[in-house]
Amino acid sequence: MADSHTSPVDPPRGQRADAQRNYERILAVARTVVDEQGTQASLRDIARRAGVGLGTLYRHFPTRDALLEALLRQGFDRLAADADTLAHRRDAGEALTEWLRDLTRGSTAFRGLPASMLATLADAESPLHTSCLAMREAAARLLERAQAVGDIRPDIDGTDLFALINAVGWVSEQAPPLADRRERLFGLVMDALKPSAQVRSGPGVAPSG
Amino acid sequence: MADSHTSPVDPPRGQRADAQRNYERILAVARTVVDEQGTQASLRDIARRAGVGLGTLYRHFPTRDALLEALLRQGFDRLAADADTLAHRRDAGEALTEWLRDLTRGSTAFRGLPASMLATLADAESPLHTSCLAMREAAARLLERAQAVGDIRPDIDGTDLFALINAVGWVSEQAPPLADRRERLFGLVMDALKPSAQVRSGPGVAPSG
DNA sequence: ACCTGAACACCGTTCAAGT
DNA sequence: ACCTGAACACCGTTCAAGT
Repeated sequence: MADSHTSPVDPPRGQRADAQRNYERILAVARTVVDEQGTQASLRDIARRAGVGLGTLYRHFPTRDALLEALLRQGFDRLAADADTLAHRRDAGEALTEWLRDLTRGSTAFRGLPASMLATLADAESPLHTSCLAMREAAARLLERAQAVGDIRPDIDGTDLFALINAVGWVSEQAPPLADRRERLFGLVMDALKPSAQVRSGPGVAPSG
Repeated sequence: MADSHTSPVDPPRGQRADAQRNYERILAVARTVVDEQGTQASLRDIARRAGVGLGTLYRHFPTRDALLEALLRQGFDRLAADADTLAHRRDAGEALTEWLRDLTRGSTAFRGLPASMLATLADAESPLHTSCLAMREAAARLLERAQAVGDIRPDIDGTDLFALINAVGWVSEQAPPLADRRERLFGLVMDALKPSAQVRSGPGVAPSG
């Protein structure tokens, strides 16, 4: 696992010095501005505060998602690694819960991020698509073990988990009173995943009789 | 209940004829445009297509939410009335489920609507605030009966339901593959409300031992 | 009393001109 | 190879000038 990382954000090597400096300045400023304004932050504002021309920002990050991906890569890598670690835990259900809690934290790092993440399901060209696919697959791996042990109902997949976690994150950012309920709603959703919750028929279609 | 309704949208009476006509034209066009573009539709576009000046739109609907409220009033009234009817059903749990299903339909009438509705929790000045408060209260009334009968776990309130329903609606509008899961996710959330799902401690805070 | 649209202050995105 | 910022096509919101 000791690969050749030199920087936390992996700015493309072999660039001109000014290009590399701009790349890093933009990324640093973007972290601040996105933290303030959310994923829909003004790109103009980022370029302005980074002291670069607007075209320079677009050259380094052709789309908003490309910029977001650079901001989030570290967190995604960490989450993927944690999933591998947790996959060896004795208690599969607990491992899944813990990882999903981490995913919630990750997906609420910035306001608007749950929306940006779910949008990747419909846009395979987004630079975030691959990372989010990895999250769904990591979720699926932990899920499978928990289901095998009978901790989680079987009619659920990784995309369900990804959607539900982002839904909880989204709700909690819509209004302060809802932010206070984030943990509770997370717990509610986790309860819904247990086999004990699975009444009626399987996938939610209630029998009429 | 036979009040003096003359129009489905209640345009303020006693207006000048041109004002009343503009009000109605704007509302009709807005329904189309919001249907196409969602709640974040261009107000400029609405005014343009309605053939009125931009200032005229603002005069009749000072805020975006004022326009949305006018578009949604009928549906809200209907939902409130349905809640009253369902409150007399024998099966309290079934009554709640049925009403929440209707609420889901209502809150997904337009793309972006779940977000607009939850935002009213933080903005008491929004014209949508009162209507959404009414929805939470209607949910609370049906909920109370279902809880009294033991159909629903007791650690839930009307705001939880309102948040969860809008969360499901929001998720389903984020990407086509998620739209296909709307019913399933709705069922999942409903399952989470049942007492059988309530394990661990009450409000989601897992005991450490 | 109401309507109109220009004016202002913002966007995202592209691209010709520079170094 | 990279940077810059003007240019274009949009926004939401306000408000002076009209009828």
